[in-house]
Amino acid sequence: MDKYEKVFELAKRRGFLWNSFELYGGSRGFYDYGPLGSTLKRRIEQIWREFYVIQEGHMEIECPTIGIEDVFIASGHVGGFSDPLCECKNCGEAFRADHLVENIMAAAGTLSAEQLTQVIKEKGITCPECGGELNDAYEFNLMFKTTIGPGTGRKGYLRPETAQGMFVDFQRLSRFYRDKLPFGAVQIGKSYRNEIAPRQGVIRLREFTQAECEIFTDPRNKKHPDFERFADSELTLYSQEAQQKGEAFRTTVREAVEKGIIAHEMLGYNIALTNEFLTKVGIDPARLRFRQHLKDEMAHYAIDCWDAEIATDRFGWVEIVGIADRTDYDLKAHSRVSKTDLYVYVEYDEPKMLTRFVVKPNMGKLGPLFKGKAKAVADALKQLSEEELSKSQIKVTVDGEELTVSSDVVDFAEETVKVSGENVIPHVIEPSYGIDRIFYGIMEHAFDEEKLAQKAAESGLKVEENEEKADKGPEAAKDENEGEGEEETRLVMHFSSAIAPVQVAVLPLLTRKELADPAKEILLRLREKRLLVSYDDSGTIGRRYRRNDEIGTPYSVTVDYDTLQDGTVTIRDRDSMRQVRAPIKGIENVLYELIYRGRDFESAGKPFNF
RNA sequence: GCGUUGAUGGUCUAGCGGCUAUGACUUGGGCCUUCCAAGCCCAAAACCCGGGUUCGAAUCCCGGUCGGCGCACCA
Repeated sequence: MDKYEKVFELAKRRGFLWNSFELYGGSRGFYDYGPLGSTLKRRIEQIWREFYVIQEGHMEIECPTIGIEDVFIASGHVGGFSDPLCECKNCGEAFRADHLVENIMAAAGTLSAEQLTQVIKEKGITCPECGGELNDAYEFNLMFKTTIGPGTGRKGYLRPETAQGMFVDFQRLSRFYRDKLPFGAVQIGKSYRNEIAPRQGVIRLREFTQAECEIFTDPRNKKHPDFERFADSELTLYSQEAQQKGEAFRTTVREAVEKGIIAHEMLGYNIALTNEFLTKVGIDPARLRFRQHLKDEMAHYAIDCWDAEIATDRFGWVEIVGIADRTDYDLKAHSRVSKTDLYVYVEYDEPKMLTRFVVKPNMGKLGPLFKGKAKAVADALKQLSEEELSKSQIKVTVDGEELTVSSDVVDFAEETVKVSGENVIPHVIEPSYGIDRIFYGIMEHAFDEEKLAQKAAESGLKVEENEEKADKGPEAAKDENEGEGEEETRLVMHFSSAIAPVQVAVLPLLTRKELADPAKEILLRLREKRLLVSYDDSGTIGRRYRRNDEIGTPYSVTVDYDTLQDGTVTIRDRDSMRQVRAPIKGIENVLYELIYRGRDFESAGKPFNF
C-alpha cells in the first residue's frame, strides 16, 4: 500500500471521502464528502473566507452554476474549451487532430474539426503509431451541455469555472465598490468539467469546488498598497529559470519582485497570501512550492502566472492554486460579445488641462438651409482643419456632393478643457483555488504512521509493558520477541485545530453512569462555546484515543474517579500524547484557548502521567 | 477514449468448477477494566452488475460498471 492508498482507505473508513453512487456501482469523477470530510472541507472554505473576504475585503457573490451560451462564447469556452480529437481506425489510438496537422501547417489550432478532417485526408496523414487510417476529427467539449426551459429551449452550460460570474457582474461590482480600483470579488462553488478520463481520486473530478478571486486592478499601477505586509515572507519559488536547472529556491517576496522574477507587487502579494493560507490550513511548507508557468504554457494574454504545487506521494507535484495576471482579456471579451463598454473611470491626481480644436456648427442656421442633410453637413464641418474653416466660403463634401457653406454658420476655436480622469479597463489578478485538491493535500500531509515505541522513547512517555505476558514466564516473552516485526503503530491525522472536524472528544474513563453524567455536562459546556465535540464511551479508553487520533481530534478530555473527588479532568494532546490535569471549572475556556488562541498545552494544567 | 490488470462483509484478505464461503481487524450488545488499540462471551456483516458455458459458477467465457497502471487528454 502506498501512501495514497493508506490515506484513501482511512478517508473512506472514517467518513471523509466516499465514491459517489456506490450503491449503483459508482461513476467516475465524482466523490461524496462524508460527515467528517464535509465538515473539514467547510472549515477550509471558512478560513479561505476569513482570508479573502474578511481580511482582503473582497466580497463574496453567488452566481448560477448554469450559464447561458453567450457567457461562454465570450469566455472562449464554447470555441476553445474543446479539443479536436481523432482516432485511428486500425489500432484505436486517439490523437489531438490539431497536433497531427501542426507539422504540416501553421495555425492548426485555429481550424475547425471539419477543416482538420479535410487537411488530414488531403495530406494523407496516417496514424503515427501504426500507420493506419484515421477517422474524422470531432470536437470534444469539456463543458456539460444542457437545455434551459422546455422544448428546444435555450442552450445552457454548467460552468467550467466560477470566475465568469465576477466578470459578468463587473459593472454591478464596480458600482458597489463606488468605482474605485482596485476592488475584488470572490466566489466559492461548484464547477463542472466533463473530463475525458478522470483519475487520481479527488485530484481530477467532473464536479469540483473552486474558490476564485478576481481582483480588478489599475493596469498602470500594479503596486500593492499593503505590500510591506508580506514583503519579507519567504517563499519556495520554482521560476522559469529555476525550472531550467530543475531546482527551486527560497527567497523573499520583496526580492522576487525587485529582481523581476515575479512580475509585480500585486502578484507577489497574492502569492504570499496563498502561501500563508495553505500553511494555515495544514499544507506542509516543505512540500509546497510556487511554480511559474513557462512561456508556452501560459495563456497568450496572461502576463505572468504561478501555480502553488504540493508534493504528493503518488502523483508527484500537483497544482492546487493558480495565481495569474489575466490582464484585460476577460473584460474585453465580454465587452465585445455583450456590446457594452466595461471600464472604470479613474480620476487623475491632478486634473489635466488639454487644449483642443473645437468646431461648433450653428444648427439653427444649418437646419433651414440644408434640411435633411444638415446633420451630415455638420459632421463634415467638424472634420475640417482650422485653415479650411477660416475661408469665407467653406467647401464640404456630403454623399459625393460638394456643398458650399458660408463662414457665419460655423464657429470654431482652440479651447482649453479640464480633463479630470479617463476610462480604464482594469487588469484582473486571479487567485484560483481547487478546494478538493487542497483537501486531499491536507489529508496526505496530515497523515502519519507513528512507531509507538520510538515515540515513547523520544518523548519520555511511559512505555507500556505487558504485565500479563511477563507473568507467564520466559515462553511468553519469547513469543513477544518473535512478534517484534509487528511493531505497534498509531495512525494519526495531524490536523491543525483550526480545521479538525472534531476538536474535542469527551470520554468517560469507564462506561459508568457516575462518570458519564459529568462527561455529558462538559460536552454541553463545550458546545456552548461552539466547539466541535464528540462523546464516546464505547470500548477501552486506549481504543477511543486511537479512534480520535485517526480522525485528527486534537484534544481529548477524560473524566475519571478523581474527577468526582477533586473536580479535575485529564486533557490529552493528540500529537505528543501528553496529558495534563485541569479543573472542570472553566475547562471550556482552557480548551477554547488551546484551539483558537494557540495556548501552550503544558500550561493548560498540571503534568500528569499514569 | 485505447491497451493492460484487478473487483469476496465496514476495512484488509483466503478460496480459482461442487462448502453452511476463510481469517484478521472493525462495529454492536454484555462481562472485565482507574488513562493509550488487538482479555472473555455473544451478535451483525460479503462473492460488482448482466448474459453465456455447465448437472452445478465466487471460480470458466463474453459484455458492462468501478478501481490501478501505461498511452492519449488535463482547456
